Amino acid sequence: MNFRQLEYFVAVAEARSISRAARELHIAQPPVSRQLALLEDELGVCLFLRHNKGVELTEAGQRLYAQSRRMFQELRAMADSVRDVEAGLRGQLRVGMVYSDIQAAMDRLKEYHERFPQVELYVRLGSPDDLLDDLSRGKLHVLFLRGQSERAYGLREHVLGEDPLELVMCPERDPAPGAEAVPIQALEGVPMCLLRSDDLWGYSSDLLGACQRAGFTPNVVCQCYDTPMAMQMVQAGFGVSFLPRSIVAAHPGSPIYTKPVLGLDAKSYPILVWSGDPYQSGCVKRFLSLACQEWGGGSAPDGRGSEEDSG
Amino acid sequence: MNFRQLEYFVAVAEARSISRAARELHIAQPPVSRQLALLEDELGVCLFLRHNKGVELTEAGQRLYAQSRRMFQELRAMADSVRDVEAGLRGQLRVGMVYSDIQAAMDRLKEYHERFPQVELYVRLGSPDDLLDDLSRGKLHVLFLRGQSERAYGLREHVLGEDPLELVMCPERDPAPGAEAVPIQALEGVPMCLLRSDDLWGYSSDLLGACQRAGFTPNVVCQCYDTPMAMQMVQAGFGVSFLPRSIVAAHPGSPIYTKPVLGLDAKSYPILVWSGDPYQSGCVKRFLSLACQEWGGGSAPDGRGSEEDSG
DNA sequence: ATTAGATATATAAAAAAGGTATGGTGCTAT
DNA sequence: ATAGCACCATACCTTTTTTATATATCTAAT
Repeated sequence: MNFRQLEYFVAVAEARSISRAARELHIAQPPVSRQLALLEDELGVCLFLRHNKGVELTEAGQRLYAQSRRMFQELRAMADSVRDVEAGLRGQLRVGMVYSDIQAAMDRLKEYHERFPQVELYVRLGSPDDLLDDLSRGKLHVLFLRGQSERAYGLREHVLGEDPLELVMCPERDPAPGAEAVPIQALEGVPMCLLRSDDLWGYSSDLLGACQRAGFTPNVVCQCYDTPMAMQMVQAGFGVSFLPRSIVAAHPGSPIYTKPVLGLDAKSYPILVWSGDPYQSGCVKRFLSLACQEWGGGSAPDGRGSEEDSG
Repeated sequence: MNFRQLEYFVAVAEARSISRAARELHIAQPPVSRQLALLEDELGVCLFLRHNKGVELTEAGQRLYAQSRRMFQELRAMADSVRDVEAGLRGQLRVGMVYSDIQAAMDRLKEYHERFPQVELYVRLGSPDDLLDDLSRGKLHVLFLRGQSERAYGLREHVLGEDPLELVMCPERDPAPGAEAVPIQALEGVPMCLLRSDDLWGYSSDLLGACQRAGFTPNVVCQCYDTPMAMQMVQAGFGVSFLPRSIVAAHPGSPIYTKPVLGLDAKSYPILVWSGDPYQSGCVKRFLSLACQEWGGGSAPDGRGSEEDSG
């Protein structure tokens, strides 16, 4: 049983005549008779009652006709859906993000989802290490991270914006109450809850350097594994921290707030990271195309697979 | 898009290698490559990532694979169901019956339904005329009727049994109270509600002839269009009637009863009637086969299409 | 009776699929 | 480093399948 036979069969059933069907198919009549006969042989079933004035479906033929029509519809739908996957209108997009960037990532994913509602999203929260691992193994397609990602080769990145690094504190721990900004000297002796020293995000190094230059060693009372932990420590009154300003926005209703450190122009850069692998699925291409055209100001993506189609 | 192309595509997807798939298909490798390329060209989509150690499905390929598998399953199911229709395990059986035979017909239909539960039944009640019309037009497949059906050519019949014709009465109208049977003389003057004179069933003629031979003209107060109407007239006290004995069984809870007429050995024969048309659908063949083998004692069916398969 | 319209069969031409040979590419093992 | 291996793609030829042409048969209608 092959498609041609079913195709001819359906045509004959609709034309109620072999010769008429042949004319509509733009082929001669004998081939149609033959293919019909082959189909009937294979099924071991008579599909048409032949009489002089055309042919008529048997009951078995009626069933085959109904099912064949449905099958051809499904076939067309199948081809379309495959093309949709290729075009990035359908499929799966697997996204990783760090705690610091949940809000920004969500906003952007929402925008993407509104444009490509048929794409199934898969999201994962984790540390940069874990996320980069999954990226390189193909388990994730794109990551919302901070800072430079070129630690691993073969990665591409796109800067989405910038986020000033500021002092995070609760009112009781404010080193300069009432002031708009905190002078670096005011930090001497102030207990700090910074990110761990192998700081993957690179948040703390600027502050630590500034303190050294100001002539004192900062009082780091706690090294935190990740951003939300640091926030918790600040909120619990252990000390101040030094984090991207936007993070406070993700904790509404909390008494903590941020202030810049005077003269310290440190910044964190939210970036999008993806594999430099030349093959990217349609969904990823679309996503990156959207990201690089409409989000952030910075560099255009240089991954070969990210600028193919934009409609 | 070709049947063969999809077949090869699925094989390659499962073997994760073109050459391995070719070996499993017992053909050389280049044809498989070629068919794949044709399929990809037609869809305008790359389905596999080729690398040295075999191939890997792209996302579009994954979708096509999943859907193709489903489609092949449906194709097999389709072929099976078509064969089922031919075998009479599936399809439609359209049955007509007269009022007199509802009970017998139902019992037999139930038996048939238990053996062939997937067959959809269509049933119609009507006068013999109407039913025979529908039969000849192909709207019905088989009829449960009474008496001889050979009024129209090209019909086949099978006698299902016999049913004595007896006097039907309510107690107030019993012409021979207390007796087991009614002598023919006792009917002189007794009001009768017989079936109409163009009696399609042939029920009344025997009684009318017997009365004539006994030397009196029966007192027919009402001609009834059909059997249930005659029953209603009897029940309402208009008079007695002359009907198949089994009919009373179909009216449980009614005070009416039957008695034979002494010396009048009249009978009615429930028969199955069908078209002599050589083509009969599988369901009809099965039904007739069951009917002629297991129901009634009489003649075997002589329709060419009724004895093909019996398993 | 003859004609028109339908389906089936037979044979020749065309198209499609399969087979063989060959070349490129990236691992792997020597 | 290099030879060998496994894999896929391409070119070319052979075989099979499919189509077209011509012919035959049947039935209803003119």
